[in-house]
Amino acid sequence: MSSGKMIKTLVIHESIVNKVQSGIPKEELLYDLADFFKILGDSTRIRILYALNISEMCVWDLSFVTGISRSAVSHQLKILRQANIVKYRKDGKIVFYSLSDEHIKYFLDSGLDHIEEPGI
Amino acid sequence: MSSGKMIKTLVIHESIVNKVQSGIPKEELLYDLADFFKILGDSTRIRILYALNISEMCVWDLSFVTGISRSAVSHQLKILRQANIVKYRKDGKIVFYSLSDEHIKYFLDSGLDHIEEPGI
DNA sequence: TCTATATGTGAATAGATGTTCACATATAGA
DNA sequence: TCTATATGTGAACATCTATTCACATATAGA
Repeated sequence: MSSGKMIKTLVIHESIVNKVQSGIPKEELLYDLADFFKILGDSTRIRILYALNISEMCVWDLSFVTGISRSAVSHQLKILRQANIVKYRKDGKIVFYSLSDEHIKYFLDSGLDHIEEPGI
Repeated sequence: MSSGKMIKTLVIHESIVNKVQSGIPKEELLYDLADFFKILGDSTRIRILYALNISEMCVWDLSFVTGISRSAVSHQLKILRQANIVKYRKDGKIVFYSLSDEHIKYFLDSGLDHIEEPGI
């Protein structure tokens, strides 16, 4: 039974592997998912987002409430903009940033629920 | 009005700042949130989690379906274990990993919905 | 046009993190 | 006990990334 032995060295539970292989999201989707979570996975950006979850804010005030330098805030806002997580509007010299849609709000709130829940 | 000028250098929109300062989650919570998202923000761990979202799996098979070395899978499973995102059961030499609770499942599914949605 | 204010950004640095390699541990079966 | 199999892990290395600094851009008002 050499062929059986060769398969055994690749896979232990063949039925599980088959089931998972056909159900797992596509490679590209997985990268997009990781990229999305990666953007939320930084304490600076999280602080910015939870501030914007309360109200739109300009860069200057955002820097003040988060305690992060204006330059750093600006750099991070660029990343959040490029990921379509925040949008902005200009009013003279002032640029107001806000969460791009309700989906993001919902996601941030879900995150809070998850962390605050004692089970995990 | 020198005092007014000094305030202006710190804060531009005082009422917004006050509102946000009182509503933003506590510092410690923000760090926990960032840490949680950070763990999801890695393509290796995401691949593992979406595989486990379909079925519990042993390390060997997990390595096969994800195409990640067994050592790397083991390292990442340790991180996921410590964050209580996965749990495990032993059956002889084999260790089966699975998602720790329904909340994690729900989160992964929400992530998929978010990415697949054309709006963002 | 000139100045002050608000925001944006490139380059460099420092710190964090994932993978590999080699080896350790644990269990089942002979 | 000895071997084969399955999993776990420490150290080193390479890569990625966030911040700072200096400066650029943009707008409003004098």
